[in-house]
Amino acid sequence: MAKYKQANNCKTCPYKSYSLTKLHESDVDLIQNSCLIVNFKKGENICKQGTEVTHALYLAKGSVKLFIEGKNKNLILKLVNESKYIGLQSLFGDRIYNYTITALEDSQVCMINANIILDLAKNNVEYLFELTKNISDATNFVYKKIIDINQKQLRGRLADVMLHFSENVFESDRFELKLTRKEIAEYSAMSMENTVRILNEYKKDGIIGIDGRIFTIKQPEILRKIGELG
Amino acid sequence: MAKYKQANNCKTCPYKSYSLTKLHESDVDLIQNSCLIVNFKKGENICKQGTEVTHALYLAKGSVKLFIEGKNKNLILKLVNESKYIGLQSLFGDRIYNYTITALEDSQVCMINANIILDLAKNNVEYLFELTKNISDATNFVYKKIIDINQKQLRGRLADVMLHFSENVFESDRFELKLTRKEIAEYSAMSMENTVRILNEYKKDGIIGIDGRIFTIKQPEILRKIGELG
DNA sequence: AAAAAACATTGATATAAAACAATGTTGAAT
DNA sequence: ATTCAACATTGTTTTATATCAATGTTTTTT
Repeated sequence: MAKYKQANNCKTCPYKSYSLTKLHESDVDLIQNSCLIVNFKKGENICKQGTEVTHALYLAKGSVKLFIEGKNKNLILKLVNESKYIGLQSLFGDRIYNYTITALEDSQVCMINANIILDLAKNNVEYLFELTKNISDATNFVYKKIIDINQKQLRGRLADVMLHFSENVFESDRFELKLTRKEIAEYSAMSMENTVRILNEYKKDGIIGIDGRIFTIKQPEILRKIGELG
Repeated sequence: MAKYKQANNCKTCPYKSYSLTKLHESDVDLIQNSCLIVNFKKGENICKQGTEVTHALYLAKGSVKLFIEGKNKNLILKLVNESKYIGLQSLFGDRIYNYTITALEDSQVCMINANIILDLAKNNVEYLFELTKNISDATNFVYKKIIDINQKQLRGRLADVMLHFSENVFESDRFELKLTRKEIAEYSAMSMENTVRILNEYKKDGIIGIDGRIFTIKQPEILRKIGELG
């Protein structure tokens, strides 16, 4: 799989989680001692749908996609960039991953023994509270996604997705998407061909700019309108 | 809206939540003193999408549907029967309901001031842990739903839904569904006409029995196969 | 540098599912 | 008891979207 090394200083790590501020120093040490920093190459699986949850996964550096594997096609639920936990809710639920996470670029993941995180959570309510907020937000995000898939049609969905990338994921009107057209399709729950078609439609209409995988949102208001109309 | 009364004994209440066993007696008193038992008539909204979360909602008696309101149609995410919290994750996230909950029959809901539950959770990690498990399970459930909508077609989806009612919601091969055909459609993410058509197809093929709103699962294995094939 | 593989594009065709329409049935209200 | 409204059913038509197909363009591999 990948090279790994022992974490050596979580307290001063520039990529550390906000939730660590809720822990005692000795608890951070506990995490640090259990924490393996694993390097994943682009395309490698960080966790696999259907397998047991043995570690909490914290994406220190890089970016990943989290997706559900179906029979014929996948559904990408979200992209996650550095300094975020990935897939927390699997820790508290049935302890089986119901999604796969794959690196979109070379990434560093801190893997912390699941029981250590659970023990800390059981003994530090502020810490658990942070994690719970995290999980709740993830749930709310999926609620938005499900209604998008169920209620909007292709153009509206893709408009929403492009806006979401720009405003929430990259926070810029110009961004490089580390996704193939097929993956944009899997994120938007549509076929690859239609994704290409509609993106180029938007380009022709001057709503977005496309240069390979670099996208520019030129008329966000129009995209927003398309998204609202469905 | 509805008649209400002050709760008078949560400790001996036959419908009480398992999570109460994690609390001290004095904390249960705190909940009890804040707890209003509200009677909702069939069809009444218990909470409304887009409004602020001011109370934790515990369904003591009755049954409800939890659904996302869209522009043209709704999507029912789940049915909940008595002795369950409804909509916990909204308490820890952005404190806005992103769904509406409506009574399917006359129901009793315990409404407890949200801040009291949050304070208890912040001071009792075992209690919070129970709530977090609850939220995680809800998230995992939505993951299954989203993949169903995205990947299966009508027949597979409806087969899954009927099995789910039988095995998870009512735990019987014969059950009375408190839903109109339109609501079954909203639960299965399809049109009402196709819901009727396919249900009657299954009936004609001897896979299920239909008598008004009473359904009998006659050949669960066949339903399961249809669901698996998608 | 050449070959192969993965990715992107565009048009034509097929199809699953929604929308429309018409009619029957049940249940609630007066 | 009668009327009205909500609910259920069935057939027909339309449409959004996937699938198929052909070709061009990058990347990666050797």
